[in-house]
Amino acid sequence: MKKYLNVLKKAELFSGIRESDIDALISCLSARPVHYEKARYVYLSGDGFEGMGIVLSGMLQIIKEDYYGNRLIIAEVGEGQLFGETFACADIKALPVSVYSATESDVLFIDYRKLISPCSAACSFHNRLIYNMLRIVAMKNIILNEKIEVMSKRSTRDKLIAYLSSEAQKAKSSRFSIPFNRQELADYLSVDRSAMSAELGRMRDEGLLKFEKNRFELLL
Amino acid sequence: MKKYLNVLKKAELFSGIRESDIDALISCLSARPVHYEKARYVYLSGDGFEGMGIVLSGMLQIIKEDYYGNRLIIAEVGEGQLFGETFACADIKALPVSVYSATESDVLFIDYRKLISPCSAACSFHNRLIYNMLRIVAMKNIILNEKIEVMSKRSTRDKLIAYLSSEAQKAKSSRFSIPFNRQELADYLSVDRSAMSAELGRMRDEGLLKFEKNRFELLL
DNA sequence: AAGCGTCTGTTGTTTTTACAACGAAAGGTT
DNA sequence: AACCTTTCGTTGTAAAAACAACAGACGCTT
Repeated sequence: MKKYLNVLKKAELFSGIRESDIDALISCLSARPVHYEKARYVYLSGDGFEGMGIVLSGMLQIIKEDYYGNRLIIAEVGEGQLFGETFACADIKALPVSVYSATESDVLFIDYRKLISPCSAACSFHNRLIYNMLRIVAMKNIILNEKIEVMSKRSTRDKLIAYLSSEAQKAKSSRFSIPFNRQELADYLSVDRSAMSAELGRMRDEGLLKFEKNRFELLL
Repeated sequence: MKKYLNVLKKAELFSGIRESDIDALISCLSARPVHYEKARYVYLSGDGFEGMGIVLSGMLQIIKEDYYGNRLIIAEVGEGQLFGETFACADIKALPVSVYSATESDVLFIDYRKLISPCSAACSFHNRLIYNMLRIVAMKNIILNEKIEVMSKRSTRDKLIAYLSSEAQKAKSSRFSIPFNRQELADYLSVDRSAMSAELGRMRDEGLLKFEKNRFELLL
């Protein structure tokens, strides 16, 4: 476990907890590490859900299959990140998604019930864990809300304006860069890439904005 | 406070807590009731956020103003329901939305810090509160994810199929009713009502489904 | 340097959606 | 019964998006 300490100490779930306390915490949470080979499933959609985990090494993918049978990658979970916490918190018994180990990976499974019930006094960091857990779930909530707000615009142009405005607001500047390339931005906005590119071009021509690669500047 | 006990005992936040314990709980959480007249703002967008609350009577609206200045009702919060919990959990200082008292209302403000830090032993229901809180936030998360999954479909038809399929799945039957009228469904899917109505008509003609009012049956 | 893959912008065509306008049905009120 | 309101479906037209196909720019590898 020692070798993953530098991953765990950066994990959001353990934020504000002293590195020296992490070891005690792990046994307090009955955390157990599991190794996965590349291209193995951690959970299959429909499976009984066994508990949340934190990625120690490698990368997991959260995968949803739609009614056509298309495999859609909903999220990627890297080192130090949690997965399954929403289902643990919401007490969901059967997973609506699959979890897939895209690379060889190590996962630390954590007992949710132990995490949320403060243990026998000894373990003072439990409060902090609960605080972190709530913050993580709530932050995800906020991010989802932002996405819905942008996606709910009817036209590609309005989606772009909504997205870019909110990025500008976050950056507190009309000049900012975005964490997406064109295809990823189109996926995020749920529009066609080429049509979006064309719309960006028109908006540039109309003097609404400037851009180069992933750097944007809003005018007006 | 007594007169609101039957509201509080049904509130999700207090689920699993004995009615007789609620009074003690309220003082333990430093909860304070506030009355609002109709058409008053509880919070204005941009305001410093003072804390979450639970609606004792009346109805609040969560309102977002977009860059055109359009007022958009994001959610309505009725008796027994929480508001602001996401921002409390995520430790957001400045509200990105306004909270508006659509009717005359009473609100019970709750100290989030006290809610998440188990108090001096005496108060055994604190664990349950934390558990409830996490479940509430996580459930919201799941609902948002469902909405995004549906909204991310490109065409009206695919949105309808995605939404109706998920409703059928929830109902565990191909016959089910939905909680929306046509306009509300169109808003939820973020499409035009009349175009959606026309698409539903075509799908019926093609033998994909049957419907009458808000009762649907999926065929095939 | 040549070859290859990826990313991006552009254009023309086809398909889909939004929009506006209207009529019919159902429910409530006076 | 007459009236009003709300809801829903239908239609035609205008606007927008998806789609397909391609070309230029860039970076990487050999």
